[in-house]
Amino acid sequence: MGVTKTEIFTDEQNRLATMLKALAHPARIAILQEIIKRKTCICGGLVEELGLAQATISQHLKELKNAGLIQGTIEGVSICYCINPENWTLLEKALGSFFASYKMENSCC
Amino acid sequence: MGVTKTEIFTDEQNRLATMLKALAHPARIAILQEIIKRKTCICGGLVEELGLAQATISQHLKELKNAGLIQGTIEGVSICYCINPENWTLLEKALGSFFASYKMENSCC
DNA sequence: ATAGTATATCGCAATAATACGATTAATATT
DNA sequence: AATATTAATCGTATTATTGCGATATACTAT
Repeated sequence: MGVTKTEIFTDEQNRLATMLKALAHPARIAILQEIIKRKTCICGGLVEELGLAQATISQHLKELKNAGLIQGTIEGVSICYCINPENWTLLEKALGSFFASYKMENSCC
Repeated sequence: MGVTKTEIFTDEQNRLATMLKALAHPARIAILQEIIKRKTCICGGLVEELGLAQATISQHLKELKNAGLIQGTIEGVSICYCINPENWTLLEKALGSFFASYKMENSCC
């Protein structure tokens, strides 16, 4: 049918998948790296930095915001986007324990 | 146009995005968790465990394999899938340093 | 050889994601 | 008030993803 069957998975699995999906695009990774590199991030700067149209960048920012990875406050005419510290740490920890749950000696093939 | 412009991003950004995309689906997260929980994983068991059709599971396994997250060896009639230790560790480290690059005090809004 | 079992692949329908030009909304400057 | 600047939203074309029934493939057991 083309639509993910979220109802058969746990909330934790769905939440992790949703946040990872927000992360799983090179433009959004680049945006996050740029936000981290500078401390104040204005959308206009990203349009020059990356080679994407303003509408496209704005859309990626919206997805990152919806996923809770970034937050923005109006700063005069422009908008200051930065990392959402709480959710960033949450995802970092969720991923940490997910990866740590695998022990090398479990490999069988 | 509907196709990701990989050429304007670094190889590192594209690689990370590709692996994260493979991870960014609740079914594939569930599959990986199940592979980790048991130590030997047979596709048939997954069909019963998750509520998805055999064709769908097989497709998800293929994506995980293409991304290098799992590997499979023929084990008689069935196939034994397990984590690919090298790539698992690579992704774990790449994500680790990505998340660690953000320092709380960088928050401005 | 035949039948059974396990997994992959094909083909399709439905939906989601990507990108961008054009437009709109909101604030700043003159 | 008129104009410029910044970012969001709309509409749309293109492509990718998800899911599954049907079929194909490959190995086992009888």
